[in-house]
Amino acid sequence: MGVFWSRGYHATALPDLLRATKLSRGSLYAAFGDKHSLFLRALDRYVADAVTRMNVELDPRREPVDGLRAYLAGYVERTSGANGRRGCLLVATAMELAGRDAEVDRRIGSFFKAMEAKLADALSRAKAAGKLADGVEPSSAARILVCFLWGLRVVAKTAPTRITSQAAVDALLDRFIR
Amino acid sequence: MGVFWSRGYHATALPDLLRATKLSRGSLYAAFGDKHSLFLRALDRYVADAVTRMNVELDPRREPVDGLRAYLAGYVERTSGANGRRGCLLVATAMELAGRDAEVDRRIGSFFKAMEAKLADALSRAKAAGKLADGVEPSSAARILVCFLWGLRVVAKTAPTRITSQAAVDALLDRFIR
DNA sequence: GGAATTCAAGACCATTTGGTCTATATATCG
DNA sequence: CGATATATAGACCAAATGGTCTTGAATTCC
Repeated sequence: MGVFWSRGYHATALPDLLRATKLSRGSLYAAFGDKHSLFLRALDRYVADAVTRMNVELDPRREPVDGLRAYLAGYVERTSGANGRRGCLLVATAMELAGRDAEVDRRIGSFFKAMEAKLADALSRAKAAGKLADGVEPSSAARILVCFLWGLRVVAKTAPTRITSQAAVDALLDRFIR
Repeated sequence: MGVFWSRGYHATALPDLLRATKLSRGSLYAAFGDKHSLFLRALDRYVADAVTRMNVELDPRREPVDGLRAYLAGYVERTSGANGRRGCLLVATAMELAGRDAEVDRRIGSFFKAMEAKLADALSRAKAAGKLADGVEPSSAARILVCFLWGLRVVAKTAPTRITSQAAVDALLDRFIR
């Protein structure tokens, strides 16, 4: 996963994969069959990790505003310094392969939907608790957050400075939370 | 430019470029010297276009809120349908090449700074005119907008639906503008 | 200990990559 | 027209691509 993550699909060559998996050419093809299949496996793992994080931090039993804050804090962490410069396999894949690879499309699309739904859910629980600012609608706020967070990952490729990311996150949340 | 735009750097092969430029192999190398140099030229043109748009719509002599609305409307347009699916050369390049290509880094970084500055400027003019909601700080709002817009371009690769983009833009602006 | 299985190393393959060069045609210009 | 410059098509190149196959060494199992 790591090597696709740091280089992207096209830029990752077989030798990179051999080095990363410590497998021989033969074994790699026996185990995964294909560069493309291997990539899909990597993507699946990456998505699964992201989903896990989401489920933990945006857990319905948790206080929603805390959860939101924690979830966003994770993004700040992952967009700072070396983490930030490394980028995000999902965003990179979306830009590189979306619309040209149906398998990829499905994965990206479904994660994106899940993320938006989880955020909307947390926001609407927050709203029910009277924690949202007036006029904030959970569903559109969720979509704004999704865009914002993915954009953060893009910006972080060239400017991964924690303090400004943190400030932006705080300022945005300030607009939503009472 | 178009071919890099729709496919990305690595995925664009010489034959694609020949077809796109209608040049022969020899002439292409005589004129541009390099795939990499040609790519940089394309990127420069793309950036120049983006800067021009920015300067028109966020022109200091223009009413700032209108300018902001117009500028964001342009993004909605460019992230809808086929336009959206095509993606954004800047975002794609950031994800694909940033941190591995100094020339690219410089261009992306400087455009990003310029965009943030222009937005911050428009926002602070809006603030001076009393058009901003309480507690909105132009500089952090500008950064939020940058992230949001770039994220929109990512999301639009798989879900380029105009109405939801428009709704998200409106909802976000609603949080900033009185 | 010997047979069977697994796996690593790397030779090998066709294709494609970015890039150069030559021969030929087409303009340009005096 | 004839000479010169220009640009074309495409042969050609070395290197790298994704992918297969053979060989030989470990390991496993009986």
